[in-house]
Amino acid sequence: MDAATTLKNHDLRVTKIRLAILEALGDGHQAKPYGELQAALGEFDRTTLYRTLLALIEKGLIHKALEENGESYYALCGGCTTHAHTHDHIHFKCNDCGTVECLHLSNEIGFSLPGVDIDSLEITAKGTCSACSA
Amino acid sequence: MDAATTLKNHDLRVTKIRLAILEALGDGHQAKPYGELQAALGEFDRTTLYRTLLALIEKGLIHKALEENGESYYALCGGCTTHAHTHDHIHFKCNDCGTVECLHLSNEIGFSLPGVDIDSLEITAKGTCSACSA
DNA sequence: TTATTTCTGCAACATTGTTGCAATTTGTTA
DNA sequence: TAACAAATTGCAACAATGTTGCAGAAATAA
Repeated sequence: MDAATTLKNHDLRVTKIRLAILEALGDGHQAKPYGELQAALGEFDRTTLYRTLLALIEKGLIHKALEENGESYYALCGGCTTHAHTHDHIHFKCNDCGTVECLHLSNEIGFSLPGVDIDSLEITAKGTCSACSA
Repeated sequence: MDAATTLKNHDLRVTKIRLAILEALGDGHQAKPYGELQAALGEFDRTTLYRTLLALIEKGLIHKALEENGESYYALCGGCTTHAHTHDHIHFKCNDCGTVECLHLSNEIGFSLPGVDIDSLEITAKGTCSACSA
């Protein structure tokens, strides 16, 4: 399915910047920092970039993977639908190359906290990726 | 052990703002957002607040618990030493009252990712705290 | 008390993120 | 295809977080 069809399926008009963002986010299991997106999409206004990211998040096409040093990282969604993001997955950041990967957990992480009701879970692991440790 | 002694033990001079920050962070199992700290410490310069937070982090007295909406949350450290923060603990944020609690995990969370070397782990759970669900 | 080192406050700046509004573009209907 | 309504874009202005350099003030050590 191409990007234009994906946009239409999510109730979004097909515009240049939306196609460009989806292309910039690539195959979807890497999260990109805002700064990198802005650099890659320099032809567009910064405001439009922010608003477009919000629109794509709202419609369930992308999600904010993590925030670090005041910068947000964005990634394509796997199976999120509008108003029902399911993000009980892990984000792994390599301290060497800086790559942030979105990984799905094969086995459920089971734990509970006494007295509290957990809605969502975000796990950020940091270390060295396979490419950098080789 | 009082705050002044704690500072000395961590190789830090005893100054007004440092005592005030330690007091503002209270008993240590709640993380406070930067904005709240700034409001509570309004008598001090913003720059000094930032630099003091950095100094306290570097010496292992406090840690940055999480970042959300471009704002950092800070909390006292339990058993961190200079250059060796151990933060494999959970942060729980209540969506109702906004409180962020630092909780220690009783049981180790065991999981591994193929090919990668994990150094640190941050877990942020969101939901409803016991006070708000009552 | 003095001297040295560290810390504080000020000014200036960079970056992320937001809001209002006018102009443009998209998708739809005739 | 032309025109219309609705959504999107770009611009300007703004707010907040966070950083850096430097001079003056405060904290420790002698």
